[in-house]
Amino acid sequence: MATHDGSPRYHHGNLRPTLLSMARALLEEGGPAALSMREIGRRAGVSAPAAYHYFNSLDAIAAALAEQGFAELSEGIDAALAGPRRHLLAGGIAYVAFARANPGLYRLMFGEGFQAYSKGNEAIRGLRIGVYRQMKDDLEKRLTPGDVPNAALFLWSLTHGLALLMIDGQVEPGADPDAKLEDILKLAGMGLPAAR
Amino acid sequence: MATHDGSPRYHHGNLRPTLLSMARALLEEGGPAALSMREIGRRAGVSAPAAYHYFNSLDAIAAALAEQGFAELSEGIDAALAGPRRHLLAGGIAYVAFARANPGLYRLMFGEGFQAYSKGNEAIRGLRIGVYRQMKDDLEKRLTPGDVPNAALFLWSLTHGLALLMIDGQVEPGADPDAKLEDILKLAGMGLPAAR
DNA sequence: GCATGATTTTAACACTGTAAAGATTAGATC
DNA sequence: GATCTAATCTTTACAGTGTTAAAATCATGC
Repeated sequence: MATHDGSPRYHHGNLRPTLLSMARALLEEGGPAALSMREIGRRAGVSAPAAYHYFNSLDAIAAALAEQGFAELSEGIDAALAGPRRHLLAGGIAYVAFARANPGLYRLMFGEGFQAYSKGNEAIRGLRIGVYRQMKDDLEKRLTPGDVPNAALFLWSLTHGLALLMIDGQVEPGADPDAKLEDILKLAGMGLPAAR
Repeated sequence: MATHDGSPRYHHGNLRPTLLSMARALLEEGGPAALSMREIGRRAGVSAPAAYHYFNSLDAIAAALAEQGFAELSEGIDAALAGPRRHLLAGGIAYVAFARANPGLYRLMFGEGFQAYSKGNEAIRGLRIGVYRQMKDDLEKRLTPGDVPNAALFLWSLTHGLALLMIDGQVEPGADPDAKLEDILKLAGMGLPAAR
């Protein structure tokens, strides 16, 4: 195509990151099911097979996005735990905040909707385990050692479940979600309220 | 095709339930992404468009399956709560047990992977809310009224998250899953263990 | 026995992921 | 600067998908 002005040239020059960026936009627009090789290429101004120079499959793109997601999630938790006024629930709050800010990406990271994962993508499973390990590492500074594994799984289940329910719109609207989030996480520290 | 022996005739005679049954098998074999109109028809011994006489779309089949799932889940929880030795956690245990027994179906019920849901399928959202209401109804017999909404969301988040982590194979294997499940749910009653 | 309506089929369209083969171009080497 | 090479991208093609439209088949009531 045209080459003299600013219009697209044969060599894109920056295709790989562009593809990932377009894919990520698509992901947040329509969820994991909206990811499409042809649409990603279209948005990058490139024909679909061009993407295959950088990714073996659509699943490979999904895996790369998931990897990004896990890195960002981990950073977010770390930052929350390193900040001032760090308390037991700061990590949980950061966790759910990430999911709410990146719902499509979060679903991709933990969904099975994609072949990559049902086919037993061990890399993704490992990245997920990293989340658990991060929680465990923090709890080890706070609890007696024997309590840590179950406490970590407890916290992970709670935050994971709450994150999904929130991004699925299952938490009654009207209430301030941030306040709700804190209320629920506080229950993790105290346990269910006493019977009447 | 042949009509004199037991081989398939033109009129299947029992197609709608057969389609659902085949779809459900497919769902448990390969997850929600494995659902395919053509494959469902193939397994029912019928051509794909035949299914359109009973369902408007693949999403409609998915929705019907999800409906089945919510009915079964609700029954399971009710049975657990009605049984002897009913305690606070019986419902939670039944909840996770259902998910572990029907992982594909559970993912369909709560996944976004399907257009039906991302397109804002209000029916499904309502069925999900039914789960929350069921938990709330039980807690209302146990807790002081003001505590109920948050306690129910807390319990739902925990069981939902734990169910998904378990069927995604993210809970360290080796340990007995049933024991693990009880351990985690017990923490819901007590709260996190005290700091050391 | 025949017409009607329900049920299912074949054929077709627009879309998808991906493989193969060829065109284009950037950059190194002379 | 010209040429060769390797990287990059395009066109073409294939097999699969969900779905629609039209035609074929059958069960049933009169």
